[in-house]
Amino acid sequence: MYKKFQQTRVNMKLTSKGRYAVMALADLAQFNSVNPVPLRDISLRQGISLDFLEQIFSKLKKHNIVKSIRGTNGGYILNKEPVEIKLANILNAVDEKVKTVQCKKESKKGCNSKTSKCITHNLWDELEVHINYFFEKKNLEDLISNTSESRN
Amino acid sequence: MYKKFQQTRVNMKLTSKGRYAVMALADLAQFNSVNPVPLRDISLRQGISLDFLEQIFSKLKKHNIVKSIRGTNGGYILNKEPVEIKLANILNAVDEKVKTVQCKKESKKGCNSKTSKCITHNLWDELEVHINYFFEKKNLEDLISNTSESRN
DNA sequence: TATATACTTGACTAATTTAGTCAGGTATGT
DNA sequence: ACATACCTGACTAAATTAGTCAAGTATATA
Repeated sequence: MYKKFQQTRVNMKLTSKGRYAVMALADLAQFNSVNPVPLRDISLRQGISLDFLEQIFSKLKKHNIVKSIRGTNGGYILNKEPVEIKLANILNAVDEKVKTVQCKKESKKGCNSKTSKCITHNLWDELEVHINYFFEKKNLEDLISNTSESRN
Repeated sequence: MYKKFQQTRVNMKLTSKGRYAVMALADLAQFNSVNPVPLRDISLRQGISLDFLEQIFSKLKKHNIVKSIRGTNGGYILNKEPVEIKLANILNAVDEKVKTVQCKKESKKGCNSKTSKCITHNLWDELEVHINYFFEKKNLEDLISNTSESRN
């Protein structure tokens, strides 16, 4: 008899969806002229399934990162300057939240530090801060102007 | 007809196995007296399945992070001083390598930067460095001496 | 106004991974 | 001798990922 999964997974996702979102927006930023860019173009250039792109852009639009123009010769354009679009915004939009789970069952037992259970509590907090700092720091402009390394 | 999964997942794992390994070793470091600590004790204190702990400690032992003492009153002890055991070592031992995949099919097509495909290439590299730096910096001693925040 | 083009929505699913369990061992101290 | 501890590997339910598929709706241009 197998137990059900405990709620133990670490919520630190960075999967294809997030990476594709960043890739696609970087592509969009590069071709961000007066004309809107159709998803089909991005799909071909980046090798990402059109259907998957549509899912992703639907979320990006809801978060006001891009706006869409319908009809023939329509497509997507950035809703802000590349420098204003942080990677944190992008990943957040597609549900790739970087968030570490501290305790095994924090909602049930709380994190009572009288046992040694939560010795790693601070650690995961710090890690979360550390990673989020990276994504807060970077924006789309950083990506397209390929200034390689920079401030750290 | 569904296509097979592309090799697209990001290899940035930090799951229960890694977290448990860190928790267990932090526990071990705290109770690291002359006597070896049996896994059963850690299991009870940290609420981790004994069977799962055995899997984890088997790997930790192979990587010389702990050593085992068999027989009655046996158990595990750290093989080095806590300050010498970096979190990077621990996570590496249990196969939780922090490593981001740069390109979709780097082995097949290579990363030819004439297209805009690899615009995010550097990004994931930098992220990998950024995260690994965190784990290289932290050691077990940092965890048990609860000096909260510190150098960043 | 017809129609092609483009976006929109949501249900669906194979492949993969995670988080363990289970079973049967082997070694060692008292 | 035997209890206690470690050791090994096969196994699997649940969850997630990475999309596919289908059926739309909106809009620009001819």
